[in-house]
Amino acid sequence: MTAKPTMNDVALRADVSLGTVSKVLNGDPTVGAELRDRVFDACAQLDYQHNRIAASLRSRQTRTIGIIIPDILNTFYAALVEKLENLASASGYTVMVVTTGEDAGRAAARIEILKQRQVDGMIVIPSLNASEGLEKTVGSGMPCVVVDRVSAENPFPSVATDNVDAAYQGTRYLLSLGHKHIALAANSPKLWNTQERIAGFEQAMREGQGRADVRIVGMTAEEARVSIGSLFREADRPTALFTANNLVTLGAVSAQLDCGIDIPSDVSLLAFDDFEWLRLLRPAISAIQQPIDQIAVDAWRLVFQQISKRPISGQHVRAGAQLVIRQSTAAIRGTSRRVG
Amino acid sequence: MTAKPTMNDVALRADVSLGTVSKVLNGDPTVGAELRDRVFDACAQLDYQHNRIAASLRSRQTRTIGIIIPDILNTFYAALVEKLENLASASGYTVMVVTTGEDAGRAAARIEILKQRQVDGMIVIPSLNASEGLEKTVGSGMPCVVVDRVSAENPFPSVATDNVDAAYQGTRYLLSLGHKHIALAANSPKLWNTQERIAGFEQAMREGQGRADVRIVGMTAEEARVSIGSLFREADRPTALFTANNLVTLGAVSAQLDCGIDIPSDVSLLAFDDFEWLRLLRPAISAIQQPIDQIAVDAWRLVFQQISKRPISGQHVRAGAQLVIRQSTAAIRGTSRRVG
DNA sequence: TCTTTGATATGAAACGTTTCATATTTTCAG
DNA sequence: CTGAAAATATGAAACGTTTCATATCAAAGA
Repeated sequence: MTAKPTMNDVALRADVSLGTVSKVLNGDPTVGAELRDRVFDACAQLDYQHNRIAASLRSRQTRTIGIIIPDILNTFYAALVEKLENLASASGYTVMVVTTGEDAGRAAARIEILKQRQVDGMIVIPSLNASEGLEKTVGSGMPCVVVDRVSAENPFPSVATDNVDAAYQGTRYLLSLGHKHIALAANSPKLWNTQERIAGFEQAMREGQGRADVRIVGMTAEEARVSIGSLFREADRPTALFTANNLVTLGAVSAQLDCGIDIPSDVSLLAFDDFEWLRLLRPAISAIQQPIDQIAVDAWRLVFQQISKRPISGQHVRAGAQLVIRQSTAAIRGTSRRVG
Repeated sequence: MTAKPTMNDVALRADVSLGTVSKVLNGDPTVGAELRDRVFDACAQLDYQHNRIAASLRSRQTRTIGIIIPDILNTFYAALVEKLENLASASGYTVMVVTTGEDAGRAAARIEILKQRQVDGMIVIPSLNASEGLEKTVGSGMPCVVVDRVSAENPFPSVATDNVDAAYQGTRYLLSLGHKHIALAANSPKLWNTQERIAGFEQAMREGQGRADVRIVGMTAEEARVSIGSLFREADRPTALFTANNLVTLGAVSAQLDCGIDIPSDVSLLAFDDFEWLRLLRPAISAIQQPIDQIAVDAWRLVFQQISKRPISGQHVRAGAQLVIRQSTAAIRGTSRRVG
């Protein structure tokens, strides 16, 4: 008998029934101290290893959750996954991470696989174009939380930064520095979070009577670099640039180096999404910091409440962001620019 | 009958046996075209969803692999995971990602869980101090590949950058610029990859008759910032700094800003590990680029060969790195060459 | 015509747990 | 001491697949 020991072997060794072993291993209190010890001893002696696949089949729960994200190299999603993995582990869950590359078809296929694997729940960041069919592909019986990109008619509990307010506050800050002509560089208006950021920006600009300039610069840093490069080269360029997410920021910084633009004396730069490198750039980039930790905590709570069929509190969370002022944003000088 | 349809329901509907349905779904060629079509029709009509948990229990394979990494925020590991997830998915596997935070105990616990979940294989980056017991905790029956941190007595197939050579080449490059006094800032000598990088550095320095200065600066960017800060403030500071991984580079850049050191005129900086932001810094940082894609491909191949019990080719892969020269490394003034 | 062969299809027995109705023992009020 | 209730232990029946030995049937070889 070189095969792996099963619960049955443990039962034989401990001279108790199979059911008793199961109870002990699941911490059922209706088992006496004596038998419990015998079972633990037997487990140790046999080097027994619990088979969670068999357990999952019978109990109909896998203690597994699926995480669907566009791309793990984006620090925002990576940070989210890191935090979620910790939270899940702490509750005895294991995560299955799946990336979509912003491809709706691939997202649907991956979600299908996660369902076949009987995940207990899902935490999903919808891909471009995919938020429509999400209810169909995820299925209404599946505990699910939508994160970051929340559409108006999203049927699932959701968590996201309060994008409208965050963009509004950021824009007001730029206005308060005296900027009148401000551009918002956004990745794609198809994304709900981007729409919200645009809305917040436009509202603040209306109120501040500034000249709003919304530019759609594409989903990748490289596309953004090109688009923002031509923006920088326009004769009548804005005095401040607000980048709507971290990839766009990357493109903006790159474009700035390409064009020999000086920040902040030529253009002030404010980034949506903060991450470590922003404070190491020279000048360090001012940023709107999303509350990633809180988003992760709420996302986990919402999916866990659904899994354990508990009443769900706060179905639609909007977390407040924070403005971190560094060196890339400066008050505009006089009426016309001068480079010091 | 509101419960999910099972294979049995499909069999009833298609008027075939249970075994036949299983065969069809697994692409067994010994089933006739007529029945196959009936089965597919029935699946579609019932909206049948394959239960991979049950399949796994019986077939004793889960088509799941565990990925054990120290930290998903480190872009090196994130890139590895991204690539591995794609490779695995393409072969019908799903990944379970688990982070250790460089904690050997946590690593062991997570590995235990992955074993309980019956993963078919593991790809592991050993945590600090943990490479010793790896064989014990992973178990010798488990298909496993060790990545990035490969100890001398590592019993598993392995893939890593050729660290000795990479560090050697990088150091020779710095020497070729005329630097005599060069520091290597390394995170921890307990890490095998760091040891190798130190070895390559020292060998090149011996050959070049330079003054080698190996500094252990700690595992986090913040620790590195402090250590490198004091290095920069030493009267007799080196003219070139080689940072041994991306976190240390982060600390070095931060320290440089703290101290008002100019790169490259005061100190040349060469980074081990390349990533997007390095080319956006001013000056853009020269770097040793690890062949992440190739590492991932080999890691997947090695674990997959073990899983499918195929002969394993190239048990211990060492992948070559590439030197990317940017602006942070310059010829030393006075001594010899001038860069035009 | 009668085997033999090969191609298909079948059904029952796993896989290793959890669950639940039932059995057994213990406890304790009356 | 008795009977009921509480506490503890048991064993068989799931869970939904895959697998494998066997059955069926048509075609082919003798």
